[in-house]
Amino acid sequence: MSTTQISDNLLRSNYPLFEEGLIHEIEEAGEFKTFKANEVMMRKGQFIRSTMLMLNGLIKIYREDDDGNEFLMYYLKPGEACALSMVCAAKHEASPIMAKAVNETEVMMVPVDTMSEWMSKYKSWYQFVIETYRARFDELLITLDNVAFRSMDERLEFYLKRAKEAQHTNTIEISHQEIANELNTSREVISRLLKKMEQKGMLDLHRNVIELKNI
Amino acid sequence: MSTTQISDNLLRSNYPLFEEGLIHEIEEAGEFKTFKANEVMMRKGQFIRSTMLMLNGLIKIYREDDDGNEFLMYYLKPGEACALSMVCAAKHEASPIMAKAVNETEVMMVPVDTMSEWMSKYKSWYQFVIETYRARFDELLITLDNVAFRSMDERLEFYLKRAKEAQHTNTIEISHQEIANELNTSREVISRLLKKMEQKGMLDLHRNVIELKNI
DNA sequence: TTTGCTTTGTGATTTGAATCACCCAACTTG
DNA sequence: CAAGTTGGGTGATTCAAATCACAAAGCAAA
Repeated sequence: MSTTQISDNLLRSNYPLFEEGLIHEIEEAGEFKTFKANEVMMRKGQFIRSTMLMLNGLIKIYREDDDGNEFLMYYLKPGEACALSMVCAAKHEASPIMAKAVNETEVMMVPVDTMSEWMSKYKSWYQFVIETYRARFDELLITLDNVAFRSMDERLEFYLKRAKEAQHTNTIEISHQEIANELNTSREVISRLLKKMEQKGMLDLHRNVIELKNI
Repeated sequence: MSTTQISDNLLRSNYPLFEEGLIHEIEEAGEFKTFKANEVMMRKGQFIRSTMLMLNGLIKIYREDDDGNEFLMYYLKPGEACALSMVCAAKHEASPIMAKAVNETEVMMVPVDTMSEWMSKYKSWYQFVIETYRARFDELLITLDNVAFRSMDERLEFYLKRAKEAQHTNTIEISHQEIANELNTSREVISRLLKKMEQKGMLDLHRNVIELKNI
């Protein structure tokens, strides 16, 4: 099967509401692209000329500040797109976020001019863009709630739940240090909290692996 | 001058990029509405059937959690619209936020069905919607940065700067308790930090009033 | 299997912020 | 103007989280 056929299948299965004509246009205008696991797909400050439609894999979207602090905002999965890249592409602005592939990830890159054409041409595209904005706003608000209102143990539990859900597995491969970075705290705090959760029987700890049980 | 003439003037001056036809349609479909200072314009959980185009005044947009905690996300001023209400109206979802008028505020309420029609009909409307999303995302990210990365004194300083800018004045009328609520901390913390800032000559404190000097 | 790096565990200490306790000052309402 | 109400000041204490300090375990490569 050719690459074109593969991406055609992925487009149709992940974006079932797109009209036939829109699918064709995406295939014509878009560029199929692959990222390796852990590859940084987009850096903060980078200029964006296109948006990405997720076909396969999983992405983490991070916020970074100027001092090198980072934290996880949300995941993107197949059938979704990055609202921020849409918006920044449309306004020719630098990216305010960093995107990193969790697994091997395939996307369709769509140039911005084409995107705005489709808004008036395809009802399903308009609906998709609106839904993308809504979903990202929602996730961002949930992240904000957590940072603003919740204590570290609650935030860690939410973090693990989200990881489990996004990765469809109870086996999370990650170091305590990385979790600390993504929650913008220190490694010791995470280690201690995880230990407590292990003692409560919520999970099992191994080197670089957290096995979720009752989360 | 009639109400219609007033709102026509406000629309044209605050939304100079809107085409003539669009202005007419807004006037036909929209509803002119006034809110008193401190009036809650929209509650969390409320269902939204229209979005608001700001004509006059100033609005604060808050996030609330289920335990009654609140905090300030950003201000809305004339020429702007609430991205969240756009998105929620389009998806017939409950509002995730609370909006409160700072001063007497005039808005044009625009029903959602009309909005999506205009997307394809008026280029300027499409541009406006995109810009609205971009601006709100940006502000939300800045708020998130502050909560996630900054300490209380930095956050308070940013809070005052933003208030000064939004209200075009160095005289902020607000109690320490209200600031504490909007930053989701306690009154004592704010009082102490303000006192320190007064000692540094950054501001003067009076009952219910903060006079900004070197902020 | 020895060496070295990365990851994890854990005590001790410090710190920023929250909470408690209470008083005083400034308005405002009868 | 007296009494009550709301807003503000400030010490003492508690608490969650950050930081420091160091040991041990797990893994990889020489």
